[in-house]
Amino acid sequence: MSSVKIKKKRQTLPKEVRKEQLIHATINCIARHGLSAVTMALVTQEAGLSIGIANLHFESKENLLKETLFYVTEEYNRGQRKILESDTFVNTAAKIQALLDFHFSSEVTKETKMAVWFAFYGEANSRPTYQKICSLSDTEAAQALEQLFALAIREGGYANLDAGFLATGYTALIDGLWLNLLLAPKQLSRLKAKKVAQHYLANAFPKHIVRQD
Amino acid sequence: MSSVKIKKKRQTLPKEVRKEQLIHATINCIARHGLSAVTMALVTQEAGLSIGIANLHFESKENLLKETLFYVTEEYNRGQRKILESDTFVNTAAKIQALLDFHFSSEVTKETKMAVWFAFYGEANSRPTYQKICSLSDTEAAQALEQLFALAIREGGYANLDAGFLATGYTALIDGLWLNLLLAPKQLSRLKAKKVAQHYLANAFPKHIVRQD
DNA sequence: TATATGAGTGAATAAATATTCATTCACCCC
DNA sequence: GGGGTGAATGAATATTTATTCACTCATATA
Repeated sequence: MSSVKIKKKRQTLPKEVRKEQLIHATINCIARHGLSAVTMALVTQEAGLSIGIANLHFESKENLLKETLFYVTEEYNRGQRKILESDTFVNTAAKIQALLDFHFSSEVTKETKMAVWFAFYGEANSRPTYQKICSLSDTEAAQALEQLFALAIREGGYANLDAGFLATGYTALIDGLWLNLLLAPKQLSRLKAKKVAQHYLANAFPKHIVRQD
Repeated sequence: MSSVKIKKKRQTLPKEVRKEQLIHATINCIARHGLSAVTMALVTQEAGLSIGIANLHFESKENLLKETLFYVTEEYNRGQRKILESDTFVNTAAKIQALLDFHFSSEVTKETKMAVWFAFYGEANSRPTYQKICSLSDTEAAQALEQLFALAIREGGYANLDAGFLATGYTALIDGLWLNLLLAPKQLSRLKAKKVAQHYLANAFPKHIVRQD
């Protein structure tokens, strides 16, 4: 085996570009090696840069990880918010359906993304910094989801349904399905997971969402 | 502050007792500090023993963590299996209800236990050893749950219901509710979580399970 | 009570890894 | 082309942490 070390020419790029590049490298490292096996050497190597650069741009490893979590969280929230706040859908049913499509889109259910999610969730309980980043966005989203469900309940005249209750259930269901997709993708496909969630919604809002078997 | 170091008398105990003691200390450390911040010093200190003892009984840190995961997993599985395999329930409905009660019992939803769960889940994707321990038990349980649901479907003559489908949904739902209980216990109580799950079952098996509002 | 056994200890060591910073050099401006 | 700026490098250093093992001593047995 001939391992010739090819010396890349050094390149100067704006701080923002480098930071994003390093965040992507961190995401990949977490997905491949797990959060507790991530080292600065691993991340910078994955980015094809030198060992010192992560501290140059992020000051510390702790900070790099924090910003990585924030990046992934924000990306997800932007996507969800865009749907929840949009008023271009023909009706409530279309909006709910769009949300479901988003939750099981290939972008959101990409293995690396989900791996980062759950890596940080696993640590969030004992790390106030992580917990804050996670829960802040969750609360906001839960509220908006509840409003949407409340609207559907009024429209459909569904009796005995509590919007907050349903929102909690739906959120928990998709979290659990994502976890299952991550840990046992062989046993649960993205399509089947989506059907399970759709079934939940169809049960709650039969006039809005149809079961799709 | 007077910090007097009280030297405990050294005690000799059987290997099995010490191992269990160390596993409990590990569980506490994971819950309090997170998996990636667990050190041998922390664990042995938590157990009130000397630094060298963990390697004496477990050979390596890796092994200690593996056995801790196995311990927690087995404890849970024993409880669930006991219900699923029992034939002392008056009917299918009672068995399903017992399962639900178990899943939201204070024993299962204890914060330390759930913290350990999700800490390992977060790493399982990149650690075949963890993944094996987790998925082995999951598969077994899923099968048994599916059988139970299939029985309920036959009994109730519920049309258009797929047992595997429902079992996947129920499992995902309780996983998601647990995660929510762990990360935001202020916003979701154990009781409310249980109601959400009960609602799911009542929807699927109306003749067996009643909604409890 | 004497002796043997092996569990327990913790200082010392080895290994892993975050961080620093003197130096290099790419890029821009004049 | 020359010079200034600051991004990038990576060897060196500091720190953290797993592991070792020579020694101690509790307990069982004769």
